[in-house]
Amino acid sequence: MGRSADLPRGLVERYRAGPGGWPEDTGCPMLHVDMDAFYASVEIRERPELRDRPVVVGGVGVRGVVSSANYIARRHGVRSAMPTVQARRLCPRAVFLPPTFALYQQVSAGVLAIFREITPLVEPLSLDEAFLDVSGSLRRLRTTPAGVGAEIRRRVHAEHGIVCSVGVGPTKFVAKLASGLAKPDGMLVVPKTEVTAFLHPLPVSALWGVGKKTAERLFDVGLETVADVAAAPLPRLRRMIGVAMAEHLHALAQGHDDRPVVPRSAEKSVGAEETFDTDHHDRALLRRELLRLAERTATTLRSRGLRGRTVAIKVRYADFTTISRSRTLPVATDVTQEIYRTAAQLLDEQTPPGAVRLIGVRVEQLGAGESEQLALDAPEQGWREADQAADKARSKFGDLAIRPAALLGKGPDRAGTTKPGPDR
DNA sequence: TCTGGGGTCCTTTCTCAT
DNA sequence: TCTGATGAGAAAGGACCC
Repeated sequence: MGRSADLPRGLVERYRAGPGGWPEDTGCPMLHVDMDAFYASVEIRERPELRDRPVVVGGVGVRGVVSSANYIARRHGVRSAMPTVQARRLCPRAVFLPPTFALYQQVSAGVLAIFREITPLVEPLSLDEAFLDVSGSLRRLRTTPAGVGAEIRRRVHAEHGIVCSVGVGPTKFVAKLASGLAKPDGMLVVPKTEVTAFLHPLPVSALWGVGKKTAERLFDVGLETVADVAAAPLPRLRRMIGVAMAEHLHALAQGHDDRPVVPRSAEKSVGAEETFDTDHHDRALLRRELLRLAERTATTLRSRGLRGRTVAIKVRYADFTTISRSRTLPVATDVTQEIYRTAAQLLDEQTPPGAVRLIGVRVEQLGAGESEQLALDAPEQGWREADQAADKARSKFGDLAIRPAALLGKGPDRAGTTKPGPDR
């Protein structure tokens, strides 16, 4: 969805919650809670001496990008998803740190535990944000949705030493927009009766699903605000941006969004990818990298009890053109060797030569592992047993305890971060 | 300026079966 | 037997999200 920085901030002050209270919140059961500059805030919490300095968390390699920047760094123009080299130019004084995901996961789990004391209807979107539906908890807690939001903000700060922003509204979309506009360290409450008044002045980029390309397309035909999209005839929108997108945006623009908070949804795919510090032509090296990525992917699948039928690879060339190739297997798998073999075949048979900057492996069409009936003499059975033994050794002695022989020794240099950046 | 990594969803195109 | 319509599923690519 659109970045909150695109939105007119003056417009929102009437919805801001302050010490004196907040707007009418009856019929506003949806809360969106978003940690402010999450990775950077956690790092500063661990090292208080950084508190008054610009702090940037992200890939520190030559092709790394920024995952998170504190507000001091942002004043210099540093933004999430910006190349780290550019951030260094804008703010040479900043402290640049590689991400420590285990720590963020730990803090995130603690914050989610607070949410779940309030309601079972918690839908995490990433490590640093979640939707809550508090409609069923208000009577027990003897409060209103905004009261819950204020209490969450107080507890997250008191118990975890970081600040968050909260949006309260009648729908998920409105709550999400509101939390973005509340930042940093604030809360916005959009009354049910004021949804269209709140939405309509916003630029089209505020709509969930409108990125750069779609915003340009809408702009080209004179649709600049949410009000313009709401007023546009649906058939015209369908022709412009496709049926599904048109109906989705038209509904959101009119304030309609009946999506419920879903505590856990099944994963659709699992994968791993890596960008090299320098581009590589060498096919043997690329195959070794595929093995490493297949191993990572298969380990994740097994740890979650999943298998998948489709193996896909992604290859990005030096000029940034990206191709994907996939193959569907007769039987779902979680076996490293089988995923690797399929991926290597796709690389050898279906990708043109050239300088490669990124390579990735993904497994799709996932299902629970147990349901698969395997013949005991199937050739992959031996590999599966080997994988399971390796998983056991890794859980006991660490990730590097067991590795395929082909991966021993030095791999290619790698670029950026390895997990999503939370600050967008 | 020079573009990470892990995902989801949608559209278009192609193939195959009926 | 050939042809066209139709639909399902796979494959590929693109846009978007955090």
